[in-house]
Amino acid sequence: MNLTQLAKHLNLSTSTVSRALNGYTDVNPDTRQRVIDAASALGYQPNPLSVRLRLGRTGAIGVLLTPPQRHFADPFFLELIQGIDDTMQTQGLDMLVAPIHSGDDEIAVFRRFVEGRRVDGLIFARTRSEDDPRIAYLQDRDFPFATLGRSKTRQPFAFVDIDHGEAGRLATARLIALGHKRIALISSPLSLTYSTHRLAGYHETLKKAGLPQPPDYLIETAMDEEHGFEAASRLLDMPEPPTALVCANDLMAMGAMFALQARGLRAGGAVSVIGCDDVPQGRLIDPPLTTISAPIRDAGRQLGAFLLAAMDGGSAAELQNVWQPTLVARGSDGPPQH
Amino acid sequence: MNLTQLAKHLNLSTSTVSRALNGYTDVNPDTRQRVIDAASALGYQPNPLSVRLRLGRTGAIGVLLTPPQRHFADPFFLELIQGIDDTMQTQGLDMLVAPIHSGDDEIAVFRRFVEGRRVDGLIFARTRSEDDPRIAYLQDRDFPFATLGRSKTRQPFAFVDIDHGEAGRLATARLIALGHKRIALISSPLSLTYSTHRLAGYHETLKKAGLPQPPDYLIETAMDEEHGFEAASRLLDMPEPPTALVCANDLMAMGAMFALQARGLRAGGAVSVIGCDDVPQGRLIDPPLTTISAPIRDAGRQLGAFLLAAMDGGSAAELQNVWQPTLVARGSDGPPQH
DNA sequence: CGGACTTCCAAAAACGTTTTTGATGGGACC
DNA sequence: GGTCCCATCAAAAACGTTTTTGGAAGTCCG
Repeated sequence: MNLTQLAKHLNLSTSTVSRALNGYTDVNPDTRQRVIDAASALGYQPNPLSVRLRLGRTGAIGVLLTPPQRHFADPFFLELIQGIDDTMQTQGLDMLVAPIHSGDDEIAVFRRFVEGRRVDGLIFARTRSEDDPRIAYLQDRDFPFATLGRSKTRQPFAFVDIDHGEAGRLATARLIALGHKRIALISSPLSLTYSTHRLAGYHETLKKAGLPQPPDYLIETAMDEEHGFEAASRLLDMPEPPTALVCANDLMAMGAMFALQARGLRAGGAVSVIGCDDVPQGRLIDPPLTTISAPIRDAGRQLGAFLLAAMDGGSAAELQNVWQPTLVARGSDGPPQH
Repeated sequence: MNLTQLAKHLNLSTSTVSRALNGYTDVNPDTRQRVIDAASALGYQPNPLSVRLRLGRTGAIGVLLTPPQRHFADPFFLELIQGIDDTMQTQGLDMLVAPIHSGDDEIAVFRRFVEGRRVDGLIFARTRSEDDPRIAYLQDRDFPFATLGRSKTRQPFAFVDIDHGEAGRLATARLIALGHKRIALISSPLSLTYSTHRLAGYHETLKKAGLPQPPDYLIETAMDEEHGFEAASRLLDMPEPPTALVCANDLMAMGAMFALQARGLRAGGAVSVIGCDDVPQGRLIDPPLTTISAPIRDAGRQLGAFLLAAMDGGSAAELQNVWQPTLVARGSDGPPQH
């Protein structure tokens, strides 16, 4: 059942039927009703392929995911996807998802989507602090996009971010309040924007409290359990080890707790550990993980809305927002032991 | 740069250019080369919108996800998505992803995709044992699909599955070998096909060993940590509690371990716990979780291939495969204590 | 009563392909 | 020299919409 058949059935022209359905004013109300009734009676649905060709829009947006090394298991992405989909649903847009594997040529994937005209807009996460080639590529061709995370660029672009500076402050301040004086940071790669913000919040809070910041108390490493384990091991084996560890995400924090266990220590006792992300498993480990929680799904929803606005020609400078994280106190931190 | 412009530039007709590019035989080899050179020189890429309309294919498949209750955090889905995308990439097909939330009208989402002609084929997981309305709906309209999981239907359909019967046997046999005699099963809802298989494997193995199967050693509950916790609590508080718990997935197993901790017990000591899924976090908890691992990404890859075959009119009866799980022995199980 | 203006609808173009059908010319063959 | 065939390309239809343009009635007004 297509428009032509429907028109024939109604003894109308296709143009009239189309305009009746699409709410144009130059069609008699009676006629319009007749069309609408017939359309729903015959189960007419416009063929999206035709509409897309005619309108020159794909009716879809792309979400490009960059999974960490081996396991693509970061629940973070699922929540993000869900949030984005929430807003796309309301607009009837499809959401294309494509994982970019670490071996792949990143820009090639972007080209496939942009130059292959497969989507009307793009979303991606984990922006780099400066010279993010993905942003440069998209800005060069004026292709609408929005990111989760900021980046230093000439031209503004649409983004949503979590205030990771605040996350760093929250975690560090919490540990200081508990009485810790030797606080280390196990950071994700500093090429990622959010790592630098986290680091800044950590430094700032330590400085304000007049606490030392020995350079070897900062370890930059990959964001998975193994590297968290290894980084914590190194810190704990120092002649003057820290009494508290701020970790860039929960996976790394769990790795750190594992390193504690291997030394017969317990998080929250001899050494405190704070993570970031609030993955569901954090509650179940022993002791349950104190962490920083951020409203990823809400952020994803807004990210979708920002992308839509950008596709509509909205001013990028106004499509920017930062969400505040909160501290979720559980059991992996506590006062230092003497 | 479209086909018409390219043709004009070459002083050829659009049909010749098209046929040259698409490998038809009735075009002079020299001409073909000329066309190919010009196309790559001018960066011509066929407009997918036009191709799709002309061919009547959307060039996309849909993956419909049914996240559990609150958190959409099951890494299982990410691995599955990744596997499916692996094969779609090779065919140049797009992958649409849509989460179906628990409040939504499930079939309505299917209708939107099928009757709205947004995709050429559909994939979904977590099939129900019998009368799965999604399968009925799709079979009724002859719409190509493939599922992760089996279901009892009149007509065969394409599926990939994990041998959950074997998973149940592996876990149960392992515990029996360790010397356990009172083994309970914390099951996911038995409306799901795979739960019934798991249960069958459990029963079968117990029976073969001549061990008792008290009905209250079987608890059917939702597949998250809280319900795992609650189910384990109930079992442990029985007058004659089990000494081993087989859990339907790792999340539930972690919940069960939490229940042990709350009673001052330790998994692998007084009570053994075995999970299923092999989520990354399982390695990090204390003790690390003994679990059943299944090649989800491989299964996803094959699922994609099966869907493509089904879309090509392949016989559903031949598009069926079951993958074998393996046991990953870690620390959450051990001989019973007396 | 004639012109201008509305109201409503139809015709046709356009989006960019693929594929069917048809045309042209040259060579082979008798 | 005519017929047939093969190789090569062009023309045109088709996919199903949306939108522009235009036209036929009807209405209003001078």
